[in-house]
Amino acid sequence: MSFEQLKLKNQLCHRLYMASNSIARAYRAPLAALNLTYPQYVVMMALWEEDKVTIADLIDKTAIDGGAMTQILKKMIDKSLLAVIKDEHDKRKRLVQLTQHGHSLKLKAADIPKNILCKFNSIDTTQAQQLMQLLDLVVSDLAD
Amino acid sequence: MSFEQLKLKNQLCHRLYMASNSIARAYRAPLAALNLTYPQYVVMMALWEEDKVTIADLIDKTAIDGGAMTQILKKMIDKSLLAVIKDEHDKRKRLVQLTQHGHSLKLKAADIPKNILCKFNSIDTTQAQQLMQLLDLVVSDLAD
DNA sequence: TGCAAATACTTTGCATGCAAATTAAAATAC
DNA sequence: GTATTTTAATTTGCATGCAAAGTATTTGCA
Repeated sequence: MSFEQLKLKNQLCHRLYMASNSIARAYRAPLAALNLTYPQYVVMMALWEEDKVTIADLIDKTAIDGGAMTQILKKMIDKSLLAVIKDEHDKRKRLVQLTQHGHSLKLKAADIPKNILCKFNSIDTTQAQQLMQLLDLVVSDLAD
Repeated sequence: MSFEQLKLKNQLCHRLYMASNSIARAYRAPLAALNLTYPQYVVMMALWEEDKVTIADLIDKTAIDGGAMTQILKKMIDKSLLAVIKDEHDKRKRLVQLTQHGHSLKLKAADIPKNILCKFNSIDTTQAQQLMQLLDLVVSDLAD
């Protein structure tokens, strides 16, 4: 029995694992310059798009685990990137709001995507779009 | 300024992050039935293909971090899946070898890939191949 | 109205991913 | 031939990802 289906070269999951780790690693240096980790950067991107949202909203947009989110937000508060305030209408909820410092970081982050993209010498814009569409299908097919 | 390049919907990295987490999550239940975590499963697949390889070789094939690999192998030794033996020719090296139990698990794992693939209702075989090729380009472009 | 079920978060414990420092052994250089 | 460098692994410290348990609040329903 050859068990072709168990060979690493045939595993979509292993390629996703490697690609995801590779790209997170590529972001490490540029993000370190902003004193941000990758998940913290994702939270920042979400807040730069829409500020003062609930934690649940942030979890939806970023797909970061709830338990991890609590810890990540704590560290971001310590770095004065954002504040978490109570929602007066629903005391279960908490709202996340960028500080001045958090807002100002957007300008410094503006060049990061371009600097990452220029590493992709084998992939053109069309292929990148195609890849993103396929990944969206993967995510939606695996959604609960 | 709209900063389109910083919006989450335009981030390849975020899609990879979500897709990788989604698929790892999908493997969790079937692998738990074998008492394996996802990285441990990757190590097993590598060893089922070629047994008695050095740890460095295993790191190359799986793309698992070296520091993590030491810990992962320890846990797999505890579960009697494999043994780590010394290389008499080069005492820096250590060889990883499956136990009987480790070998026998291959049969039980044989159905896992199929059970995951059947969740992909939106992706046909051609698209899956295309996706894997694109991911390979991402990985190779980002390789040091 | 009163209480069970659903929500929104937090906490805890375990398993990585990763960088950096450390240890041991082999390969090279001079 | 010995010192320097390189290679192979391990160790350590930090930051998640995730499941499961715990804590408030709010909803919904009898």
